[in-house]
Amino acid sequence: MNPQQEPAPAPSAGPPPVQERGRRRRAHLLAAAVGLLAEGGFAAVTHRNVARRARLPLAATTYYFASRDQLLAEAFAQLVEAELATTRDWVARHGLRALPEQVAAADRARQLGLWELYVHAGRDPALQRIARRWTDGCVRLVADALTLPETDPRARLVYTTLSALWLEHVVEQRPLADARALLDAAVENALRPA
Amino acid sequence: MNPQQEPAPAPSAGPPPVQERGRRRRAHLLAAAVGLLAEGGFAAVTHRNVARRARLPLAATTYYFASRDQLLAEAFAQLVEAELATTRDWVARHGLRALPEQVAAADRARQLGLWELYVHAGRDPALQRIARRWTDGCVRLVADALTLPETDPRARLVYTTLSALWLEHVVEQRPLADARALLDAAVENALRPA
DNA sequence: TAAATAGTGGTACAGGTGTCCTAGTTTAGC
DNA sequence: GCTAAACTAGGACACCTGTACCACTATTTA
Repeated sequence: MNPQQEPAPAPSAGPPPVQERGRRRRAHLLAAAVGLLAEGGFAAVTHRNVARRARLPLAATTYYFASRDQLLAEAFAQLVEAELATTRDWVARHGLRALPEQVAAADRARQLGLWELYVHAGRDPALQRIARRWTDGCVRLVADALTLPETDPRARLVYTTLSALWLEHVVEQRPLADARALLDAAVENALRPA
Repeated sequence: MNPQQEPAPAPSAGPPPVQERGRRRRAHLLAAAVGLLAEGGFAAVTHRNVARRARLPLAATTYYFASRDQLLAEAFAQLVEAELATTRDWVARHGLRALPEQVAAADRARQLGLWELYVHAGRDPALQRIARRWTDGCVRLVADALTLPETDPRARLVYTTLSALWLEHVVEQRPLADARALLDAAVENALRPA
C-alpha cells in the first residue's frame, strides 16, 4: 500500500489549476503579490505576506507557484499588461500629450513597483523578456498615437523622452509642469519635417 | 565604579573616524558594499557579506555605519559621484555622441546596481536627494557638452533620450547600434534652429 | 605617567525567509 | 457508487538577516 502516491505534483509552472476554486485562488495570490509589490516594493513580496493578504494558508503560495521568482515574474507580466492597457486607453481618449497627466493621476507606488521589477529584469532573463515586451508595447503605442509606422525611429525617439520623464517623475517627484513641455517638444521635433 | 562609561557611542552617522586605520576600514567597507551591489544587486549588500568581503569582523559594519540603509545611501552617493566623474571625463575626451560606446564598455553589473538604487530612491527620501543630484549632474554635463546654458530645456531633452537609452540597454541588452543613431537624432533635433 | 576615548571582535538574540513534508479533505471522471 | 487526482493546511527545517552586547586592546590626550 501507499505505492509512492505522488501526493501533490504541484502544477505551479505548468497550466493553470483545473478546478475553478483553484484558479480563483491562484489569481488572488497574484493580485496580492501585485499589491504588495506596489506598497512595499520588491522586498515586501514574500510568501507569507502574499498568503496573508490573500487570506490563504502559506502553503498555497508554493502550491500554485514553483518559486518566489516565478510569482514575481507573473506579477510583473500582469502589471505590464495592465499598464499597457490602461495607457492605451488613456491615449485613445486624451491623446499622447496628455500622458503626463495620466502619470500624475496614477498610483505612484504601483509605478515604482513596476520600475523596480523592470530594473531587476536586468539580472533575470525570465523577467527580461517581459521587460522587452513592455518597451515594445509602449513604442508601438506611441507610433500608433503619432500615426507612424511601428518601426519608425521617430516613435522610438519620442518614447525615450517619455519613459525617462516618467521614471524621473516617479523616482524624484519633480514638478510635472516641465515634463509636459518637454514631451511636447519631443513630439514636435519628431514630427517636424527634416 | 564604572560610571556608565558609554563604551562605544558609534560615530556611524557623524563625522568620519578620527584614527587613520578607522578611516581606511570605513572606506574598505564602503568599497565592499559597492562591489557587492554591482555583483549581486541590492539583496547582496548584507552586513555579513560586506564584512566578509572587506575582511573585517561583522561588528565593524555596525560600528562604522548606523544601519544598513545608511551604508546603502553612502554607497549610492559614492557610485553616483564616481559615475559622474567617469562620464565627464569620457565626454571631454570623445564627445557626447560617443557615450553609447562608454556605456557598452562599462561594467554592466555596476550600472545595474546604480539603476537599482536609483529606483529604490523613490521609496527613500535620503536616497532621493542623491538621485536628484545625479540627474542634475548629468543634465549639466550634457549642457556643457552642447555648449548650452545649464538650464536650457534642450539639454534636458537630450538627457531624457540619453538616460532612457542607457537604462534600456543595461536592462534589456538590446543591440547598441540604433542607440547611437537615436542619440544622434536627439542631439540634432535639439540643436536645429526652431 | 594616568585617564579617557576610539576601535575591535566574538557571540548571542529574536525574528523572518524560502521551501519541503505529510496527513488530510475535496473534487472530477468513470 | 469508487478511484485517482487536485487541493488544503499546518507545521517544521535550515538558513540568513539586522542589530545589540560586552569584554577587550589600541590610541590619544592631559
